[in-house]
Amino acid sequence: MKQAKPQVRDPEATKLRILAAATQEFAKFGLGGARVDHIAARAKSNKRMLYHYFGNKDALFAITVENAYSQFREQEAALQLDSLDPVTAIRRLVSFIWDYFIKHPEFITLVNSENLHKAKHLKASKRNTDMSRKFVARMQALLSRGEASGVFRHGLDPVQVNISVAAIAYYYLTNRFTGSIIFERDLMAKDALADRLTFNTSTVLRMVCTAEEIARLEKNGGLA
Amino acid sequence: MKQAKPQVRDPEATKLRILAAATQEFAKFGLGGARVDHIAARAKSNKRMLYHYFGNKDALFAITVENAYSQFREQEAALQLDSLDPVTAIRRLVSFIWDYFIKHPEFITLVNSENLHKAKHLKASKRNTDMSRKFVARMQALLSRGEASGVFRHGLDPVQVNISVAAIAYYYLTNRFTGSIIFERDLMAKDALADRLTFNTSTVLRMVCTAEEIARLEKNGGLA
DNA sequence: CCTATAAATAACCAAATAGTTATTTGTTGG
DNA sequence: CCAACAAATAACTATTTGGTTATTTATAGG
Repeated sequence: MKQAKPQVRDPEATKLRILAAATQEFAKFGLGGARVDHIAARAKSNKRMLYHYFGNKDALFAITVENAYSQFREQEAALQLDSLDPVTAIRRLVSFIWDYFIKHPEFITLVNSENLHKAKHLKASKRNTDMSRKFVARMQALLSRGEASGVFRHGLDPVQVNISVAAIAYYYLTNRFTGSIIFERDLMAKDALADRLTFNTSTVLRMVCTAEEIARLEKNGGLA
Repeated sequence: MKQAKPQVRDPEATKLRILAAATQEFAKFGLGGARVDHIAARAKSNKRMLYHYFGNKDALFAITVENAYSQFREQEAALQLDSLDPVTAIRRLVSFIWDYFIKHPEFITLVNSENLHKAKHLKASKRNTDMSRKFVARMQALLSRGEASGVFRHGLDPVQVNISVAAIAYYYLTNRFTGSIIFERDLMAKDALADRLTFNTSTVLRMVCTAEEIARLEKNGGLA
């Protein structure tokens, strides 16, 4: 990180500033609502540099999205769930995803925007394919371990579980504004967030565990 | 429905055509990406009429979103879940939401767009408040009935359940494009959709039922 | 039948927008 | 030390955008 003295010329730093600014702008307004001028200004750079380093608005968006996924997968992989017993690993994963989405609201908005555009930017990403396969493999391994030790149901589809684990956190947070109005309750209040994490952990454990394991967990307060 | 003969002048019909066109355009491109000219053209009307009837782009978006919620709640209320036994009612609700989201992809995109704008349009809607309260009350009643008959857990929060039921359907569908790439599987294939509905039904029943009821349902194939 | 009203159309406008051109200025290898 | 190169800036442009003005035309009440 040679960021200490503000060099007059630093292409790497400029690129990173533009990418960071793009992430914020695209997250706030979506691809359609984002303004190239705003991004250049926010990066304390200018449009010419943006076009020089990234080509055009769409290409910049593509890199922004790829980058967001990459950081998320990287942190998830770092959890090393394979060193934990299956039930603890599930708790840890649900908790991590919850915290990550809260800490990185831009991730959610970028994914929404990318889907509005039918994922045409992500489709072109080679990096993404590699990351995704490892990601699915990790869940597959976790479910197999749980099944082998008799606590998880057999025949669980890792894709369905992955989608569901993300869904119950993602939906709550991406729709926190309409949700807070519809349910007349501040969904982002500290207590509300804690309650939701508890509920989500319970939901996922009930989803993957055998009936006997659920009964056992209920008895010793493991599903409160 | 006086839609039979195409009257030369018909303000109601024009308004409806503009609203329908706005729904499509906003759903496809979001509020930021939507173009007022496109909406006017798609409605086979013109911008002057659009501004005359709806004020401006934001006001038109507000009505579009309110309208989308209204239609969804209306259909859900028509299910009359209170006439079904609790477990059947849950199955019916999960299935309805799934089908509705598939049939009305514009609903999902509009909600996403409204949340990108922090729900400022919905906030102003009085109609929405009434609908929402009834909506929460219906779930509350269903959970109470299930608890009373001993099949549902006690102390379930209807808001958490409502959010979760929507989440597992909504997330899968809104992120179907990135999802199909990440999981290298066509999430919208007929079989995939059927599998997901089965999985979601199982997830919600496991979420709301007591451990004993889950064991019972598993035994007689009620959770396949 | 005719006139006040409102529905409809098209041409228009100022501001904003993605992308470029022209120019200056710092950096680095020979 | 200096030329070639690349980083940075600002001014510019063609087009698009949300919103308006001016005008025409159908319709309903007296």
